[in-house]
Amino acid sequence: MTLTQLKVFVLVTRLGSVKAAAATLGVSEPAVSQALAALRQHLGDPLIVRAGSAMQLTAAGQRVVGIASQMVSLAVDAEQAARASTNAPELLRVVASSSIADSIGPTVLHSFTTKMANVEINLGVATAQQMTALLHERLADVALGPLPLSDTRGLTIQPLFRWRMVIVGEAAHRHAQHPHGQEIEISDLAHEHWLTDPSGRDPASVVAKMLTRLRVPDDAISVFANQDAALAAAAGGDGVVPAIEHLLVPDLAARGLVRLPVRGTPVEDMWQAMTLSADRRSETSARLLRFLASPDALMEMHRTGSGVPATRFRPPVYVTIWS
Amino acid sequence: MTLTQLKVFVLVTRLGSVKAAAATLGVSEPAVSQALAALRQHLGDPLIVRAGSAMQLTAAGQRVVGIASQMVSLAVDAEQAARASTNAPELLRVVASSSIADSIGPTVLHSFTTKMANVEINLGVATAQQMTALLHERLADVALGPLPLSDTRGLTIQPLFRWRMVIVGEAAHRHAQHPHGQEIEISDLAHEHWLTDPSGRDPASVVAKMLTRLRVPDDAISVFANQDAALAAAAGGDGVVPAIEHLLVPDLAARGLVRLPVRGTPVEDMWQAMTLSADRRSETSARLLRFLASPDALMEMHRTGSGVPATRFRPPVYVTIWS
DNA sequence: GGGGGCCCTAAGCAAAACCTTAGGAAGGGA
DNA sequence: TCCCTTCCTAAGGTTTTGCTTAGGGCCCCC
Repeated sequence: MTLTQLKVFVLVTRLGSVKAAAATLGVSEPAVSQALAALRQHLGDPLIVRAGSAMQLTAAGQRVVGIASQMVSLAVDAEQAARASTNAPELLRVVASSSIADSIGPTVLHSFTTKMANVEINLGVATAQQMTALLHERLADVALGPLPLSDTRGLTIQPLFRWRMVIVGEAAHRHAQHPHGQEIEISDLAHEHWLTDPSGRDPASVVAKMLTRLRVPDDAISVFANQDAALAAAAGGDGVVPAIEHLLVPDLAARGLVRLPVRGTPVEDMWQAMTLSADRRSETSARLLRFLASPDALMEMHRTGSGVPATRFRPPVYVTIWS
Repeated sequence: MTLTQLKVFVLVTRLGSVKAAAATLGVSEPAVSQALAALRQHLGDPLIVRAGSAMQLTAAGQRVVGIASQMVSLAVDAEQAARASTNAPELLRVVASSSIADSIGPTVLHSFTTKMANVEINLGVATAQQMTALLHERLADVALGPLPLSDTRGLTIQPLFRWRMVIVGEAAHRHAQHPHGQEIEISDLAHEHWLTDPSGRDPASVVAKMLTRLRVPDDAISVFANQDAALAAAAGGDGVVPAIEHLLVPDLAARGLVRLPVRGTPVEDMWQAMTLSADRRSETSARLLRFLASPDALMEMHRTGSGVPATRFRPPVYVTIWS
């Protein structure tokens, strides 16, 4: 019985799927399955079994998962306690949607570290569903992204940033030629090829909701490492991109791109900042949330054009920022 | 950070020594030292340092040890929870002094398993100091042995068995020749060679206390695997043995041994049964203590001459008994 | 100032953990 | 019924644990 195995079990339980747990941990699916198998053998019980499309805890599984969750949480406490006692920087683990991690995330978090002495921030990427699981299991302290579709009980959610989604294509795009002031229907784009950053795969994101509504088939969607890469591909005529308006104001034309005049766009959306409920989060997490709601932070997020470029380590870890 | 490392750290802290922790875990001293080194490096703090003859927790160590203790305890809970939910026998981990583990322990514990369905008992050997540490860290459920010298706060202690220590030597021993009714002084035996079972090394035992009072040097004490082996050596004229009176009633003479007429013997002593305080022990532990206080159990212990022979696995584990 | 006890590191080894890719089994849905 | 998703096992690799014996350093105490 190792802490890794317990963490795996807890995540599988919360996410309801081996596959999702593997994605969250950034490992292959058999790696998770095997850790689970080892724990099952050690405890002499299947713990969690398939029940139709979902997974269901056995009697033993129900008892063990609570204990395992506590142990994972205590492991985090131990590391934080050691850091706190040695004047090492406190570690704040932030997860964000791919869009945020590539745009406003690094900048605004770096700004926070300059205001707070002795804090180290670890920024990772996750979907909305993963965010809720990571927060609950204390594997992340703060999450930044769209409002999750799943149950948000036990979480504190605060508005982070209001942004507008626009549709962008190459300047030579046929839909870019419409007479001035005349809009096209979104349904006209249902058979386009769509290029997105990984957030487009997160069912909770506005982009994914739109693609689902348009019934765009999977093979007509290409996922790029970040929005910049998707825009570069669009400039080459590979398709259209759902993009964040304020990020491309400066150099849309210079890249051979135009905003397509789609009716209903820009689409307004709000990104959220999330932590555990007030009594179960750390003081520093609370402080980050307060900072994110401040005018300084808001200005910073609007000003952002080119954040610190995110270096991809193993997912979900992007980049470490420290003060 | 592994559970093994945390267990090591907790035991070193409670026992105040790397060496004692190694003995308790039944591994070499470098094994413990290395586990500690790994944890130290991982947490970036020495955690516990030598301060003269004792060891002292650092600030980080103080914070971490409490968390580590909880984690070790929860790991035990997880295993028990899994067992309970699968109708697997509940595991009761009993530690006892070497004398008890070799004599009344196996018999009386086996008797308990026949009365309680679905219980598995694991019997190990430990010194009194180790017993208190193992109970507190929930690495043992019940301890049987002499009254510990160390702090017993947080423990429930109940009389187990009143026994009498006698001194035995070969029939041809010079002190065996005294006229009938005439006693010899214990101090006359200060320069004898003493043969004991491992309990003789436990400072809390009556035997060790006596040897200390007599100032018997270490090299005049031979420790045997069990009392039977010590008696066999004594029959060969190798020395004298502090022995448990009621165990040798049947065949003292047949083995060429006699009880030496030492003034003040037999020495009365009481073995104790110990658990965590009532609200922190398992129901089965409490039930075992009640059984041990019952007339049935008392009779069993007096009747015992040849218990189930203890097979030595790796210390402190002797033998497993199940129902 | 020399022993001796205690802790630590070094070196070497076996076992377990942990990861991957490849492919088989079981269930739900078109 | 077939397909597709999801989970599992198999095989093979590297890394980490965890243990041993051997030996060096430090501190207390005689």
